Amino acid sequence: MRLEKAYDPSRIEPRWAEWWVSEGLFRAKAGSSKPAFSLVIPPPNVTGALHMGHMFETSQIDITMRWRRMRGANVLWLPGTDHAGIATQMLVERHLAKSGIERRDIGRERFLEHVWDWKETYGGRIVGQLKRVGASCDWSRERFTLDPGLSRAVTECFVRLWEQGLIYRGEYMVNWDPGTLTAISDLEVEYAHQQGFLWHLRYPVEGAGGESVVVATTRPETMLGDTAIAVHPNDPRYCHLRGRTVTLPLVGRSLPVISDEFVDPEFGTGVVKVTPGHDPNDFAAGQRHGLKCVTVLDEEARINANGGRYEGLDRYEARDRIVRDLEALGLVERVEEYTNNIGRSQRSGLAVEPRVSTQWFVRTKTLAEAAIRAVEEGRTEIVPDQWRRNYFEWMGNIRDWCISRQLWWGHRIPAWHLEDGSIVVARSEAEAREEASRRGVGVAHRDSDVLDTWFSSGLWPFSTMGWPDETEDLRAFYPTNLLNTGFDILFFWVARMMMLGLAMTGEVPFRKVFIHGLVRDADKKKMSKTKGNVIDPIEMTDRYGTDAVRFALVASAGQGSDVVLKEERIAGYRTFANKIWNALRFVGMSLEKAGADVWTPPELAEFAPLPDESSGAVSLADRWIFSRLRSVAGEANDQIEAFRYHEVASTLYHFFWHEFCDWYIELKKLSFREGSGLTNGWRNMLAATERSLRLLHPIMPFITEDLWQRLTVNTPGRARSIALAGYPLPRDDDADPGAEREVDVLQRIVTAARNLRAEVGLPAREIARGTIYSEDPGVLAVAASQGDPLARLAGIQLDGQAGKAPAGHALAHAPDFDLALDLPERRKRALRERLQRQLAPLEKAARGARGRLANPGFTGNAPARVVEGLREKLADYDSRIARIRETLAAL
RNA sequence: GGGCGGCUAGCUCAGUUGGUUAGAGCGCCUGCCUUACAAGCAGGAGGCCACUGGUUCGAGUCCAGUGCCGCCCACCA
Repeated sequence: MRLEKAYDPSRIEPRWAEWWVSEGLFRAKAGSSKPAFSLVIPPPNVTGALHMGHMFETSQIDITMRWRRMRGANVLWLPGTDHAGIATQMLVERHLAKSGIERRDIGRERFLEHVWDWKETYGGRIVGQLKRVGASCDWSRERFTLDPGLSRAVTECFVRLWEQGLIYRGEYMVNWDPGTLTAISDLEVEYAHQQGFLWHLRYPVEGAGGESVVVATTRPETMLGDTAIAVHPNDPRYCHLRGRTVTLPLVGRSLPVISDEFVDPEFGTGVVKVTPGHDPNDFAAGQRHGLKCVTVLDEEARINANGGRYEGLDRYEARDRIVRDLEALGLVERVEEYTNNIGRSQRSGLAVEPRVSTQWFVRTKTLAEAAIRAVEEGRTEIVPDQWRRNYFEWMGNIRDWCISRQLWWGHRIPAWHLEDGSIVVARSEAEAREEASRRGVGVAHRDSDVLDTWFSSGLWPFSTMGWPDETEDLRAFYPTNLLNTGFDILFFWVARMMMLGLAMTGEVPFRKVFIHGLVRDADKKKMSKTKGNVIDPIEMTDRYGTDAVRFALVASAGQGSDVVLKEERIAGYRTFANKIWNALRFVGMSLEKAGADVWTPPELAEFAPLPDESSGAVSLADRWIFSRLRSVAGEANDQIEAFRYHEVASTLYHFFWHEFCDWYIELKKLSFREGSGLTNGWRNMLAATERSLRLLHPIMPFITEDLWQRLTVNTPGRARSIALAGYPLPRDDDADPGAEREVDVLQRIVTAARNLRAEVGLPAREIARGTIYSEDPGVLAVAASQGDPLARLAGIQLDGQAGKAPAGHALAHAPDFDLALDLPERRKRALRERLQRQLAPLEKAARGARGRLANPGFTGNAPARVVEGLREKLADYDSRIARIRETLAAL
């Protein structure tokens, strides 16, 4: 095998991405005897394109799923998309508008045909992108929230909730979006502060001889719908108004003065105009006091016929006109600047209009109680657990959920209006007709509303598996094991799945929820199209490779925290991929020179290297790397299991670069002999390489698949893909602490020597002779046995001497050895400054340690191992300080 | 109004139950084109862990408070 000099991900990634899908490698089997591990994808909007948030989430999920699969689980990662009611309908409307087609002109049926056409043509984009970035989903189980099966689940759920009295219909005040012309839920309203005014308006008191009362309002235009004014019952200023009436200016209506505790006497004038048709508080007050509810705005927020001469004006035009007219009448007492909190529709961006209308609601209280209990009892675990509190907080204060939307694209509410005005909720029109005829009336029409998108996504974990039928998939994979999603949809989605899942299946929908953060740009701003600061994951993937992008994402985020993404970071991980590539390139080239054309890694235990043929012993380098592989595998397994993705990234990065490449390969180079054939020493290197690739696979699937396929091409009985090979799993007896200690000493001697050489400016090629002094036989043994590595890696030839260095001999001082190099005096003197620099922190540490050891509180209370450790440490500090001083004195 | 999170090296961030001289990547400085990799190798500099107080033998870590920054929820006309 020959590898190109530099790694070019674009040459290999698309090929493997397609192969993984075409081979169906990631199909789950419902009847498998292996333990199941299941997760449903948070379904992206069908209109969407992959953004960095998806990429981040997908990377984390893919790491977990690939790891579980390699660990032998029967993994189901169920993919799919969401029909995204409002978003899709708006998008297609705009699309049609380009051809001059208007939704209302063509009617509901034709419009829906257009949406489906659009979905078939453009809707698959994000799915293709997920495949491209290697998401190891079971594509044979792909779902769409408007699929027939899922629609059936939606209907079933609606009917059951209705039958249990958990869905009701009625006239209430809802958030109305005058842009999309539908009601929206509380969650879909986004609040923002905005500079506005508080108008103080004078309403004449009737029969009081010119007396008037001043009300304060931010929305003068709604006065057209006032049906009362209100004061606080205990407000002495307004006691005399009780039982009186005032005249509504411009309209002439007579308004009663009511007393109600909802009035804050401190605010404004302490008098509130009551507009039950256009304010939630006033609506409630109106109900308490039996007030009439006058609606003065139409669905597009224009003044309607109840607004008299203002009819037809937009709400803001009406505001200006009414203020002007009131001013002309001298009824504007004053105008105050005021910051108010405006709620806007998440979709249209227009200010939401509180509006009384007939809608469908889910009664959430009991559902939420069950969902709270499930988390309290640990049936579902939320990670990181700081989100538990938010979940409880919201669930505990939940309000009923408005689920009807005045849209066309979505699940139509399974309710039929009968000719007598009553309603039948049924699983089908036939069922509805049956019920109607039982009641002896005809069916007038089906309810025209559709359901909130989140209603169907709330069923996603089980509707995708065939519910309400008792399918094999449900038996095998439900409840799902994990949900990985962002905190931004904790309430929208996670909470609804919990409520609906428990209500419909009696089971939690998932055992664990892992909540991840947001991806932000280099300035920590949220990425958004409007800000123009988005980094396109596919563009990055094309430029740097998917592996680099996903590595950068997961390595940049502590558990559950936001990612601050910089392109240079992605570029940095491309160099890591390149490093891996070149390590394999070295393996290939050196084996070729050895004359070992076979690449077959031997069948050997995961962490047990083979002995050298001539000596019968395993080389130190091999013992060491296998012991390290074992430790790293242990850490990687733990870290992935605990969703500590950034840690596994760092563990594997450090291992591969700074242990495998910097030391292991460098050491192996020393034992290279041209024409040696495939020795056990080489077999060990192949095996270590192969295990490293498997460790890295979940996090860097493409490069590892490519290299692993080349590496194992001749291995009989190997898995078809690295994705189906086992993930290295250590056993307790695999470690080789002796080898780790020896290499540690070797590394420290080499580093100390390199350091000296660099400080004194010794040319790289020049071999320096020297002596290593130590009281530790282990150190002397390494010095004696590792002559070749010391010479090649540090450019030194050492004699070993037991005991301490004679005064002034040594130039570098480690806790357990002194290193002396034969250097010209002038070079030695260059070390003075450095040695002095080393002294200060050592002396500080020694002082600290001495102080603590002199404190009986410490020696009496601290655990023995801590005290003992500190004593040893202090002895080491003192020893090094003394040795450094001696050296300094002699220089 | 209620709640949550953050503040550690120039930048972006780790730091698991309190216990060695607080780490990484990038950036920076020095020297190297050493035959896997210059997308590289070797070496180095750089930190009152936001502030104040407390608990403790011992605090980046626990507690209280303060200050900034960010976010979520909420019925303020």
